[in-house]
Amino acid sequence: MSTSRPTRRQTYHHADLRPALLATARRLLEREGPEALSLREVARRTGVSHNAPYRHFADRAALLASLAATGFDELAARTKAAAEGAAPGARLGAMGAAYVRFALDAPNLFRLMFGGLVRGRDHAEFAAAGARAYAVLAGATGAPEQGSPRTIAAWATVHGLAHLLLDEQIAAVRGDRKAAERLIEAILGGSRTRTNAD
Amino acid sequence: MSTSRPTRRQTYHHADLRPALLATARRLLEREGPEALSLREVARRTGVSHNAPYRHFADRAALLASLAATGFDELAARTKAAAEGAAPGARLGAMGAAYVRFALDAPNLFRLMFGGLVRGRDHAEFAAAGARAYAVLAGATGAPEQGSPRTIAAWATVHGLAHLLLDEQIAAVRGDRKAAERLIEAILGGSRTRTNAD
DNA sequence: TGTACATCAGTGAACGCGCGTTCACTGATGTAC
DNA sequence: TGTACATCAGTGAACGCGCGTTCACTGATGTAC
Repeated sequence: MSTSRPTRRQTYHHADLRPALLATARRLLEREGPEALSLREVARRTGVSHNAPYRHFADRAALLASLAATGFDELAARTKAAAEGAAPGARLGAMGAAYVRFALDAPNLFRLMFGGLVRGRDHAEFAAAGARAYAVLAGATGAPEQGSPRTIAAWATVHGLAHLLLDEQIAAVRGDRKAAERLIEAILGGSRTRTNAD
Repeated sequence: MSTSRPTRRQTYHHADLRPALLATARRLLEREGPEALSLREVARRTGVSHNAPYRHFADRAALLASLAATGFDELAARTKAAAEGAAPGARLGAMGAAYVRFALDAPNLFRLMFGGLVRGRDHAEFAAAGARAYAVLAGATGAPEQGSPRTIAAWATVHGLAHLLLDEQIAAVRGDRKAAERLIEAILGGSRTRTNAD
């Protein structure tokens, strides 16, 4: 940590390799898709030898799990910030919109988080991050018993809207972020959030 | 087509190879996941040489696209049947439930259909089947302009519930099909289907 | 009915590729004395 | 402050593997005459 450290040292030790690998992996995932996300390619693009990642991740699955975990942390942070910035009555709608926007901003990461490719039972870090994100959502619904149909219906609408949008299933919105925003507003953005259980 | 044709002929020509390959691919996809779905493995399990599939599919992506297309056709058939078997007021709810049940019965196929892995613009068969399935859904909502927020909100709730269930995101239901059915009933199964736009 | 031939759905060998992973190593860093 | 040494994050070569795809082929089928 010398103060004269240059921005890009050609040192032997990278010193921040783990987060650097995760950042590369995320970029690669979004730009080229999940099929392109190999350990070797991540190492290559981070400018490091192809098995340096093994110092930080047990194997490829572990890197995917960590990446998905960072996604849950970001999702939790975004929904939390949205809730705190909204009037009490608009809280749930604001969180839902933040949730959908996260999916639009990081579609492939969103799919990695929810696509069943990473298994919670194999990766504690992933499971814990997912639980934290869920806690933020559940905490805002006012339905403390986590599995209430009311909570789930609200979540389903938001989650489904996210998937439909990022899979480009909605013809009227396809490829048009502004139209997507208008739709989010129309469905989630009222003065209160209406769910099927209302 | 001789009447004495044995159940499993050891002929040189398979004669029904295309559907046989699709059936194998579907089984493989559901049992082992999308990563296991290679052309070679499909050929192997169909009992045919590893490049026989090239007579019926241009490449691996074409097989995936065809497989996803059959999924849309099945989804359309199921939702249509559900609508026809329901009282007029319960039509939309019945269709939604059929949609979610399809996802639960074929989770990996569902993900293949909606996961963005197959690109409609590259595969006309896939795009056409998807459009047919969408037409069944849109036709039942009574909202002829396809992109109405009302239609989309209903679709989002159903689609999101499907995803949450098959990704095992709902703790109270995890791995319990009966509990899943109860939840589907609670959210979609009333005497009428309520949407956010109601 | 029989023969010649075109068609085409299969076969099997071979290719090049990128992958995950293992191995023995080496250079940088931090610490005990 | 200097030296010896342990630690450990990197390196680079090598492995075996399964994949998609191409190629020249061959045997079954259907059809024209």
